[in-house]
Amino acid sequence: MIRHQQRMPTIATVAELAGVSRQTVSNVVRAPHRVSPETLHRVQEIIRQVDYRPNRSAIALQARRSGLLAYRCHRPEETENLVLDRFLHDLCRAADDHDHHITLVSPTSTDQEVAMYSELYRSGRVDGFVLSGTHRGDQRLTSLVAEAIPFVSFGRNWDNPQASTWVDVDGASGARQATEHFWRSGHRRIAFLGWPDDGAIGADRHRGYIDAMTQYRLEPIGAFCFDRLDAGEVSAAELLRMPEPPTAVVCVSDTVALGCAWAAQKLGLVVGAELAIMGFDDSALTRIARPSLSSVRQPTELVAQALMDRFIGLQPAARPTQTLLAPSLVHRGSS
Amino acid sequence: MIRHQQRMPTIATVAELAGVSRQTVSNVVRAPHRVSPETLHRVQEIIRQVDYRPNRSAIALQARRSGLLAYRCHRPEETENLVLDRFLHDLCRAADDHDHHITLVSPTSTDQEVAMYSELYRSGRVDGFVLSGTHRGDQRLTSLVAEAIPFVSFGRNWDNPQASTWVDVDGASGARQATEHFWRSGHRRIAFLGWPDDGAIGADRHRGYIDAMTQYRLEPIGAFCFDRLDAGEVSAAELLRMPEPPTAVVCVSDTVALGCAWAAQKLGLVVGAELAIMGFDDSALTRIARPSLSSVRQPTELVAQALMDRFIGLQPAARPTQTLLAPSLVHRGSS
DNA sequence: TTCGTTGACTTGAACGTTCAAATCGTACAC
DNA sequence: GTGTACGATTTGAACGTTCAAGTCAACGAA
Repeated sequence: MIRHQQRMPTIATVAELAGVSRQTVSNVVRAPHRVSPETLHRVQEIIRQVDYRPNRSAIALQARRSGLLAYRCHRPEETENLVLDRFLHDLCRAADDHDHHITLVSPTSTDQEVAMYSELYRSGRVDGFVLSGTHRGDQRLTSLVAEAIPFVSFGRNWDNPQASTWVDVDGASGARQATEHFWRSGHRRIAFLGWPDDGAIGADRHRGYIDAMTQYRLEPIGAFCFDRLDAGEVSAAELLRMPEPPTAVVCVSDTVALGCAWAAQKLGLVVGAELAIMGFDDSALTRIARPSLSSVRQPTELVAQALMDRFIGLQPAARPTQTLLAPSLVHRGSS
Repeated sequence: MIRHQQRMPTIATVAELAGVSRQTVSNVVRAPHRVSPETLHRVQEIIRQVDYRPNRSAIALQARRSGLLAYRCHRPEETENLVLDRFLHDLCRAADDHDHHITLVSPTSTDQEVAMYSELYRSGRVDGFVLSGTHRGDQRLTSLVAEAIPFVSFGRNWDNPQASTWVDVDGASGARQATEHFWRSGHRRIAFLGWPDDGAIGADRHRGYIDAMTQYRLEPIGAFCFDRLDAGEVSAAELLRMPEPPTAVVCVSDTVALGCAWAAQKLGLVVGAELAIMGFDDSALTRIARPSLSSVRQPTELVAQALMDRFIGLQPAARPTQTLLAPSLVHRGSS
C-alpha cells in the first residue's frame, strides 16, 4: 500500500520558520490572546505562507476525540428514505457547523449494526452515533444505552423515553393541524388513511387526527393499509365508495396520499376541488401527483441542528433530554 | 466540552497483563506469524478478556492515513439523486470491504467544495475523495488534479479523460441494448426521448440509440426536453401525435419515461401492449408507473467496488485508469 | 531591597500506535 | 569450538498535537 499523502508542514515546521516554540504556534491557532501581537502576526504570516493546517489525527489522538459521528446509511429500498435523504443532508450541515463530520456505515443486520457501533466507538474512530427510524423494541437503543455509548436519535426511544436523548417530530400535532385546516376550510366529513396500528409513528399521527375530530365533535372515519401506493389506492377507494364519502382525507404518508389521489381520479373526482388530500412528509412524491399534494412537512433541518446541539452537550452523568418539534403544513393543489 | 470516551485498554495495558512488550502485542494483531504459538495464544486471550481494539487515531497518526474518504452528500432536490442514493449505499459497503469509511461533506457552492476538499486533505482528515455527477467544465476535477489530491470519480472526466481515474457506466451501450431489444421484439418505429444536448451524459445515451438505429437501417425519431415529468409528457405527446407514431420509445431517464407513459395513457394507448417504453436508471420512479417501467439499470454496486479498488491502488506516479461498465436491462410491464 | 505577580514564552511528557534497530538465545554448518 | 544465521522478542524513537509545569524578565508593592 502506497502513502499518498506527501509531507505536509507541521507545527514544528512553522515553529522553526518563525523562531518560536511549538507551543506558541499552537497558541496562535487555538488561543491567540495568549500571544503578543507582534509574535502573533509573525507566526500567522508563516502559517499563511506554508499553508499549514493542524493535523486532525494528531489532535484526535491527543484529545481522545475524533470529531466524527456515525450514521447508518439507509437502504435505498426503504420507504421512509425520502425524508431521511433530506435529513441526512441537513445533518451534514449541522455537523459542519459544530466542526464535526458524519461518517457512514451500512450494516447488513441489526446484530451487525450494534457490533459495528461498539467497534467504531471503542476503537475511537467515532465519538458517537446518530440514529434515525427508531421503533418499538429497537435493539440499538437498548444496546447503546447499556454500553454507555454516546448517541442521539431522530425518533423517540419508544420503549423507554427517558432513557436516551432524542429529538422527534410531533406527528400528532401534524395530523391535528391537517384536520383543523380541513375543518376551517368547511369540511365536515374528514377521513384518516393510516397504517395498521404499530404503536408508534402511525399511531401517533392517528391520535392527532382523533384528538381534533373529538374536539370538533365529528365522527372519525378511518381506513388502514400498508405503506404502498397500491394498498393506499385500494383503501382509499373503499373510503370513497362509502354512502356518505369523506370530502377530505388526512393521510399518514405521501405514499398512501398518492394512492388516494389515484383512487379519487379513477372515481372521477377532481382532487383539490371535490376531494381534499393531505399527505405526510413532504417528500418528492408530492410533486409527482397532479395536482401536487399538500403535505405535512417535518422540519428536518431543525431536527438535525437540535440533534447536534444535544450531542455536543451530552455529558456522561447528566440525564438525557427529549425534544419534540412541531411540523408544518405545506399547501399545494390537493387542499 | 466534556470527554465522553472513558479510558479504553491500550496496547500497553495488554502488554503488561500478558507480560510482553508493546511491539509483541502489535505483532499479535497485525503479523501473527512473527509470534511464537504460545505467546500468540496468551496475548490473544488477554485481548479478548479486556476487549482491546487498536486506536484508530493513533494508527492514523503513525501511518499518515486516516482510512477515510470524503463524498459530497447530494442535495435532496437534485433529480439524479435516486441513482446516487443507491450508489452511496453501495459505496459504503465497498469502503467497508476495504476497511475504509465514507465521510460526508455538504458544501454550498463549487468554490466552497473545492476549498473544503483541500482543507480536508491537507489536515489529514481524509485520504482522498470520491466524486459523482461529473460534468463538462467540472471545476472539481481540474482543481484536484492540479493540487495532486487523490480522488476517483463515478462519471467520466469529460474534459480530459486521461487526466484522472474514473469509473463510469456506458450510457451508449445502455441505449443500444434498449434499442436492440425493441428491434428484436419486432418494433420498427423506435423513438428516442432525450435531453437537450449537453455534450455529456445525455449525448452519450443518444449516441447509443443512433448507433443501433443506423445498424438496423431505421430512421431515428427524436424529441428532447428537460428532465422533468411535465416536460417529458409534453415532448412524448408530440412524438405520439406524429402521422406515423413510434411503437417504442427509448428514454434518457426514468423521469421522462414516466412523463411519456402519462402522455400515452392520456392518448388512450395501453403502455406495454400498444407502446413500449424503456426508462433509464432503474430508479424508484419505475415502480410508480403502472404498468411499472422497464429500465436500463446502472450497476452501481460494481461501480462502487471498482472505484474503491482503483482508489486503493492509486499511486502518485502511475497513470490514471479509466473504466467503463455496461448497464443491463430490467424488464417490467412497459416493454 | 526583596518578594510576589503577571505576561510571554519554552520544555518535557503524554496521547497510542508502528518502524527500525538492537538484543538474546539456539540451532546449524564447518 | 567458532562463526553465523535465524527466530522471538525488546527498546527507543517517531508520528503531530496539547497539557502541565517550568523559565525568565519586567513591574509594582511592601
